Amino acid sequence: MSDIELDEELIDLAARYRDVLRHAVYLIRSLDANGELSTGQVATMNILALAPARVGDVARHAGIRVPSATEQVIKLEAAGLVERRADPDDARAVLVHLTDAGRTALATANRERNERIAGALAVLSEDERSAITAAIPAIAKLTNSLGA
Amino acid sequence: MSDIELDEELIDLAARYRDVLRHAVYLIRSLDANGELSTGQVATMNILALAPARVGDVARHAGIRVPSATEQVIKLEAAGLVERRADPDDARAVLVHLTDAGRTALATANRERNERIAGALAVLSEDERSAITAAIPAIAKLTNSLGA
DNA sequence: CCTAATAGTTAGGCTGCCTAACTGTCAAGA
DNA sequence: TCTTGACAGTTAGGCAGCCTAACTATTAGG
Repeated sequence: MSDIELDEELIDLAARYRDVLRHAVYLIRSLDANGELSTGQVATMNILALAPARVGDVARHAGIRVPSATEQVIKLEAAGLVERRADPDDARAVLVHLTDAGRTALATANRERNERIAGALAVLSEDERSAITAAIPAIAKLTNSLGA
Repeated sequence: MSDIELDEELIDLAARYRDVLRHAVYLIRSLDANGELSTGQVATMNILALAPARVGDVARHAGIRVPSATEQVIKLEAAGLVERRADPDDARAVLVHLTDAGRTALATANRERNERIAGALAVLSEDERSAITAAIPAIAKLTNSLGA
């Protein structure tokens, strides 16, 4: 198999994969349409669920710029879902903490979204579910490699 | 295996799948960051590449509302990438056509995006690529079932 | 100390999505 | 024929989320 053939195969797979991704974006959007928290808000809170984080860390993990993260944090704070506290080690920094209300809201949001996807997974055949399970690590790796 | 166990497994898979999707959204965004056309613009033009379509069809295929599709079409028209023509069969309707410039721009955009993904696919192992290939139909089915 | 780097906020702007209200056209029945 | 409801699309207004540029406050190195 020549290099050119290999490239064509890869590009064909890329095109099909891209098509799937495009639909996945709609899907994510539809998952969010029902709930009260947006994708970004859930993503931000999922970061904070592990540990309090600086605004800059939130931005980096979420793949957005610092001012955008500030904006998200301000909205979440207004909703009582997070708190901004001083960082004892650095007076410039702000440590964003999840509140109890935030933890509860996050758990609900995660559960709702997961259940909705689980419901759709239940409709698939066992083989189809296995195919998805088997592909998840590769997809994650692919996504990371593209993001770099 | 009880129903409850089954549900827990599904929800676990759902959570992992959702995590992958979330990253995929960043990926799509990063694919768009380089090019001159946005995701929505490429999606719209890909529809029109098959055949001229009404604004309502564009909206339906793109998963957005009609006014949003009008907006997209107006911008594409201003950029010289599409044309709006009267529908000979229905004076209410507008048929959106891709221009030659649009076709060229679309081909370039598609090629760039596909090559970028192909480059990342090339880094994966053969097994990983096979896993992704095998999962694509299932993922598409899952996405459709969630979108419905 | 001064100065450059760093953390975050504020200001202003853009895109893309939405709903509501409107114009113009079609089609079906009194 | 004429009216009336359905339909295609546009316009108007608003909101979320992202961006860059410019600013304040703090830290740390020379």
